[in-house]
Amino acid sequence: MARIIDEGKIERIREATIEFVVQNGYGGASISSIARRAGVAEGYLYRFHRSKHELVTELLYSNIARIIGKLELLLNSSKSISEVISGLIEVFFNMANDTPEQIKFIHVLMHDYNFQISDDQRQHIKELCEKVVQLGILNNEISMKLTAEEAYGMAVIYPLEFINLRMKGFFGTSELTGEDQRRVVEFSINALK
Amino acid sequence: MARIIDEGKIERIREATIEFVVQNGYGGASISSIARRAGVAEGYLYRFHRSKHELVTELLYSNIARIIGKLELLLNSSKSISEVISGLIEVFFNMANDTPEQIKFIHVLMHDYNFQISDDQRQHIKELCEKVVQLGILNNEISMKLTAEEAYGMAVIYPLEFINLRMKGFFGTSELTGEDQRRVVEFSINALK
Amino acid sequence: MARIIDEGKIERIREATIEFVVQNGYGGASISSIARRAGVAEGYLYRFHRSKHELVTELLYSNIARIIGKLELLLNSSKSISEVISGLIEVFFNMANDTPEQIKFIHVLMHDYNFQISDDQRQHIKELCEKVVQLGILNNEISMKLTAEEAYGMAVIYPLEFINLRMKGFFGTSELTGEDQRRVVEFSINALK
Amino acid sequence: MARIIDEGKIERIREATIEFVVQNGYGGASISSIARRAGVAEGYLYRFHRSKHELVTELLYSNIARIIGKLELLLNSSKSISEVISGLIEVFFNMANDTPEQIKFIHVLMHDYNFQISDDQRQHIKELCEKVVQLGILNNEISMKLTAEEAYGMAVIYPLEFINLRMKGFFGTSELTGEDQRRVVEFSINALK
DNA sequence: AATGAATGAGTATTCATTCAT
DNA sequence: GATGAATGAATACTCATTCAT
Repeated sequence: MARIIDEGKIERIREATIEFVVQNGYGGASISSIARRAGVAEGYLYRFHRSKHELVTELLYSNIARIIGKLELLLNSSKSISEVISGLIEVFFNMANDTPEQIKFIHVLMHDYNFQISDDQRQHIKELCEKVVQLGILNNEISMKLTAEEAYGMAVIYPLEFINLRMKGFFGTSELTGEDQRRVVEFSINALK
Repeated sequence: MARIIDEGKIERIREATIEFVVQNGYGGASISSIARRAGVAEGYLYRFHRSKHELVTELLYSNIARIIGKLELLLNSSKSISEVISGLIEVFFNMANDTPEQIKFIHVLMHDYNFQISDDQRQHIKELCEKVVQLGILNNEISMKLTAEEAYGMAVIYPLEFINLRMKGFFGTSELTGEDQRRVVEFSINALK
Repeated sequence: MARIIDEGKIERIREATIEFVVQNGYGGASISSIARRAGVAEGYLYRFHRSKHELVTELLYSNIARIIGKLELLLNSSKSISEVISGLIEVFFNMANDTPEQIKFIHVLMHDYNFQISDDQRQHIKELCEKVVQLGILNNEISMKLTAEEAYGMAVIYPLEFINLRMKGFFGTSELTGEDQRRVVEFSINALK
Repeated sequence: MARIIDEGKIERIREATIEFVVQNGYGGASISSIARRAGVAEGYLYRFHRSKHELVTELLYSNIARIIGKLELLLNSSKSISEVISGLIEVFFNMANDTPEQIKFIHVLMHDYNFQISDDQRQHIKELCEKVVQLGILNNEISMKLTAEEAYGMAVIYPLEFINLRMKGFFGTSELTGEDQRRVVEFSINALK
């Protein structure tokens, strides 16, 4: 009967969790602060997840799944590896501008020792990267020696790290422009050629 | 007349700290676990550092300082940006092979919310990156538009992330070969051209 | 819908805190001993106070405030300084007989280096003592040279110290009788004349 | 062979101990701070005393013994209780002016739950107070009802508390004058009459 | 169903004491 | 004798989790 209310609460929990994890890391995101921000009782967080770790893990998986989905779409609709890479980097930059919390969230947890991408997702990512490489080889865009790992490193890790480096303002500014995006794409494609 | 300070203990504390931080992150490296592993009383950790944070910070700074030192040497003795980059990447690969814990340690703390590189070191890194770029421009190796940030991203962040990706065995293997090193150098230089 | 706060627990914490502070001093009243005695989890002590110091401070301030309140009432309703002093000493003796822990508690913390009466309360006490002196001068009960400090020493400190000396059984007995009270009043008033 | 050096060290330990106990209380006077201030190794403190508690206790006893000695002298050479009381209060005021640390030291430990005057000393004090009272009664200076405890309260406790109240600056100033001394004597004697 | 009162295992840190030198 | 390196039990405090209501 209270479906609508519940969904609102769950959504608020999700948002609050991401917000605090991004701001203070996993360790700094306490159940009580999340519950308070979400306007929900602490105990309520345990109705849908057995632990804080599970709550965060689920959020991480669904966020990664969304990106994997986009990469899959991109891959199916692209004629060249350059198209895939520039598309993927566009996805990252759009996320960074539209929902910066999300991309920071993934970045934080990718580097947190309490978390690991699930084996399924890892396998999935691996396969997609292999397909990306095959597309590049078929198209003669890249050398036959390019590995899926290298493609992943340049097309996923490097852009993510660049974006986070920038957002942290390590070199002064923290804005991300279209020109930045263009150059990240250029570097990434140049590197893999 | 009193006992002589047991340098072995101090060294064991250092090693145990790095080991646990690498394995479980800063939060997962408890004083009691470090002391137990080092074969030392808990209180002894406080003889040389005022807090756990200070202990880890000191270890981090000295590790980073060593790398900065090597980059500086490299920069002074190099005739081209390619030389600098391949030299730096060699440093990282050597660390990964000789003292893998060290490079993992830096990587973990670079991404931990409890830590930040000191302002001094950040500034120092920034200046070195600017010099690297100037060298490249003088030599006509790279476009004049290249920024220090981009050089940092490609010559430092990307190699570090690649090495850690590999060491975590994300794509199956976890060995690092000379061929890997050669290709990381190639990608990095290609990207910046 | 959640459990209702158990006021009994809070009261037991208060009592246990006072009991241990009285018996062993502030330093000897450990959180774990207080919690054990109160039949409460250690963490529960932090639900209402941010620290052990704050817990004890609050208890101290409220106890002192109660005494200040009584002195104020006394002052407003008294026609002579003798009336004020005998009233105040009666308050102390009543406390000593009815709730001896309370008066011991104040006495202990008055002399503990971790505690100080708040500036507000000190100022308040000072002002009340000044009024007491003025009343005495107006009534020609005391010499014009009497200071607020002297009044405080004789009407507050001396009785408190006497009561504590007795309760500790320094001279053998530890009971406090009406005759004792009468004599303390007599001494105090005689002294100030 | 090293007697002189030793005596110097022991004296410095005594001084440092008193200094820190007075400044920070017993709990705040750490062995390491005392040793550092005394220019002595920590372990050295255990050569003459089995524990920190014993070290402080011994200092307390010897300080109290000195005062008891003076009271005894006073009692033997005095013809009236007034003489004894004014002499004793003079002792306290002189200590407060000449060696304020000593009188503060006694005051701190008198109120610290870790310490108690030894049974011997307590008994001794009791007997002296009884003699004082007898002297007063013989001389017709005081009522026959005066107890040793009351004499102690007025001639020892009250002056000590007054002096400490003043030295803490509770009422503003923290100087002690001859006039103060005269008035304390006056109050004390008036009270007991 | 939802709350938040209550728990307690776990944490970093302190410091009197010991003992090898 | 004298040192101070090394110990470890004890402390205040935190926070994910449980469960009575």
